[in-house]
Amino acid sequence: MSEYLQELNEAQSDAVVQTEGPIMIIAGAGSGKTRVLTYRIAHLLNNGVDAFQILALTFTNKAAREMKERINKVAGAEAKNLWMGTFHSVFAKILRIEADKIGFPTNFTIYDSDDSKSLMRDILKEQSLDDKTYKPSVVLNRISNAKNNLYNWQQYAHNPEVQSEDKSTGRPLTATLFEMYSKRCFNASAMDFDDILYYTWKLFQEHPEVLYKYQNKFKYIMVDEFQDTNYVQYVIVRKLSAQHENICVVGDDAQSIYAFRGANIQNILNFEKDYPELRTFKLEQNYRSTKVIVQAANSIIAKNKNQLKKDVWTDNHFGEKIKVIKSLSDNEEGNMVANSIFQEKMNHQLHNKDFAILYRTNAQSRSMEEALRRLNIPYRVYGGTSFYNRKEIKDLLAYFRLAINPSDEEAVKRIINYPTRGIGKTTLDKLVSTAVNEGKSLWETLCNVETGSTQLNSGTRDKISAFATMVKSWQIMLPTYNAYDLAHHISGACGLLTELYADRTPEGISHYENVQELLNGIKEFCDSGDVPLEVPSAEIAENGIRTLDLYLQDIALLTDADKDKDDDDNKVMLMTIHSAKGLEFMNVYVVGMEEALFPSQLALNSRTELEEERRLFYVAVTRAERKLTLSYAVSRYKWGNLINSAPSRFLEEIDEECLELINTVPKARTYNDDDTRSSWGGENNFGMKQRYTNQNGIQKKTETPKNSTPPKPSGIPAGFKKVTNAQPASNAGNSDFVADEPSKIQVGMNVNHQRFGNGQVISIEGRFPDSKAIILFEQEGQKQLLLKFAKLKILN
DNA sequence: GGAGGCCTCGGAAGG
DNA sequence: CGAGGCCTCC
Repeated sequence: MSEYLQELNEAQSDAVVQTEGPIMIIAGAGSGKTRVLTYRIAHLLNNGVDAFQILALTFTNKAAREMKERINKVAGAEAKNLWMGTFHSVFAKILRIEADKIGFPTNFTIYDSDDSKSLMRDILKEQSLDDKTYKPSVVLNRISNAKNNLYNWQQYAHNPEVQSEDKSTGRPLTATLFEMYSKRCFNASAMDFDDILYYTWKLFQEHPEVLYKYQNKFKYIMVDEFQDTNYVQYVIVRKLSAQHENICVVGDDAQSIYAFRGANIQNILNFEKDYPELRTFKLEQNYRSTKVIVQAANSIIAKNKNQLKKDVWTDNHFGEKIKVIKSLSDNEEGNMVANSIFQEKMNHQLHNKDFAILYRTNAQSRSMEEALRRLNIPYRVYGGTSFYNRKEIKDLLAYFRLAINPSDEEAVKRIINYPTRGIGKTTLDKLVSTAVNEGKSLWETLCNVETGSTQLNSGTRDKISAFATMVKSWQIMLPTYNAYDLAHHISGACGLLTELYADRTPEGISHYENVQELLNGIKEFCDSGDVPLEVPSAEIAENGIRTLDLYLQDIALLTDADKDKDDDDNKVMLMTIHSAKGLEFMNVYVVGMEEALFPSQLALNSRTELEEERRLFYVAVTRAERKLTLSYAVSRYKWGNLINSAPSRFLEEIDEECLELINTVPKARTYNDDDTRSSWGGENNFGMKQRYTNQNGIQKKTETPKNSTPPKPSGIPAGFKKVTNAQPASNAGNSDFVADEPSKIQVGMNVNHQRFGNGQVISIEGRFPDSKAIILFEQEGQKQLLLKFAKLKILN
């Protein structure tokens, strides 16, 4: 037996050597799941399996990258030949190869969620549907669910059950919107994220010869985080593995936290039914955390009814008890956590990177950041606006997208008039409407603007043609230029670089720098020999040139932290619990342990949702290696309102002997009178009667007189809140303001303007009705106003 | 055409 | 409170 097997425990090594047949690995938190997966692949390679025949699917780019690195260490160069990547990236790659079978060009665009939303917004507007009833996000969600459950728009429209659901929710036209959305994407040669999965399924379903090809290619298939797969992903994996049935899935039902977006724990249960010969391995020894933490985690998850039986244990030290700290406000909570980190660092000679602060919602990072900054503790916030989400980056990428696929409607709409080219909203609306009516792409319509049916004047037609000519010239350059040369050319030719350079404000400079950084990234892409992660280099058609379309494919499915390169890694990590999944830290602080925050207000109504919150808490607790601190505040600001909060029920659910209460002195509490919906009574450890509060005790705005300050928690000094809505003009809020006839305004008059206040007319230029007045306002200084718009009142 | 005020609304998140 | 979409005004 190979020596690497010595490094594994019995269950781990059983799972590694069982290479044939369907197997499922249920891996408890911290039980060495990634290690098993990597060694399993190494084992396959050692036993003579060709790397080209192995497919490993993950959920995140990060997970894929990490695993590839680790396999590289264990298995060496051969690892390069694996197919390893996210579901989306691997399937997108297959779809590009087989695109013609499903009627798409190989250069199809991948719409991100902003593109999808913007397209849906347009469709709703064109249909004059009220976007309150038909919220784009709600409609898109519905469509997404449909596709993830293998419905296309035709099937959706003809399913009576689905139709009656849409009727009862007041959105009977959803099917039509689904149809329009699908057709618009198709005409734009674009797929959204769900389409990548749906069309892959369709490809395999309708083209058995294609399915057969990939079935034979992938003799060994592995799926990580199996508990997070949705139905379409499951079905595709099943299809792909049907020939050899060497399928290995790894997951932990206790860590399923994405059910809200369609992940289905049921897949784990179905798996047993679909593969009667399934062999299951349980990894139950935890190598990460102390005994206290493992015991606490077990006691939490035991409260869930829905789960597979598992007994996670550890040989590690008992460790310190879990601290529970209480504070009066969110700001105080930040200070207490920051102070605690400061002291721990001092007392135990620890690094910043040994600490993580985890929270339920991103908004909670603010108070933590402020407190850390006060103590000069370096930190890094995960999530937030990512590099690729910045406007200037998306703008430039839209130009690149056009060079590759000019049918890309969302890209056209985004930049056809940025920088401005005199092709305004009205023109664009006309073009889109012609395209939709004729069932053509927007690009085709604007290329035919001279002969087509769109009614436009010749000046506008010229501007559109000039734009089209520019894009066409890039199309011609695409195959013969490397990515950097073309990207550089485009960013200059389109005028974006000049536009951004002209803005010398600090923000403007940073926009320009971001674009430069993107270009640097492309240069790196060209210089490095790196091939896209998920596909072996031998699979890529080599003409030697690393073209812009290759680059775009490489980044289209990248998101968030993928781009963030930070030279200094020694920082306290701040992130949501969701994004902490799969990570581990020596010291973990879970903050905001309060009812209606964690568990979330929206999860309080159903057992399933509450259980998902509880699994989320389980994930949070099991991130900690040595020390865990849980913290809650009795009041915090939410959307500008102060709310009272009760300690989370989850605190109560932890095995008591694991806890050490720091400053949670029992204290009497008052509740709103109308707070009677108690379904959970009794005193808890924290000396409080736990109840569901009405709106979680949000103090209703209407009950507060306008000028009174809201009650403050004692942690916040009075006068800390900045004054808003200071009105410069004396007549602000005066609804009976009546402007005088503009023609009466004369030089020298004293006038009043609703926004600018009082001023004197210095001069008037031009002839009425286009005359402009220069007015010197007392507060606002000199302004030039067009008289027909200005709404001025003459003062005596 | 574009800047800025007004209004609305708010969940966590992968690709 | 803050972000983002929409609308108004110049």
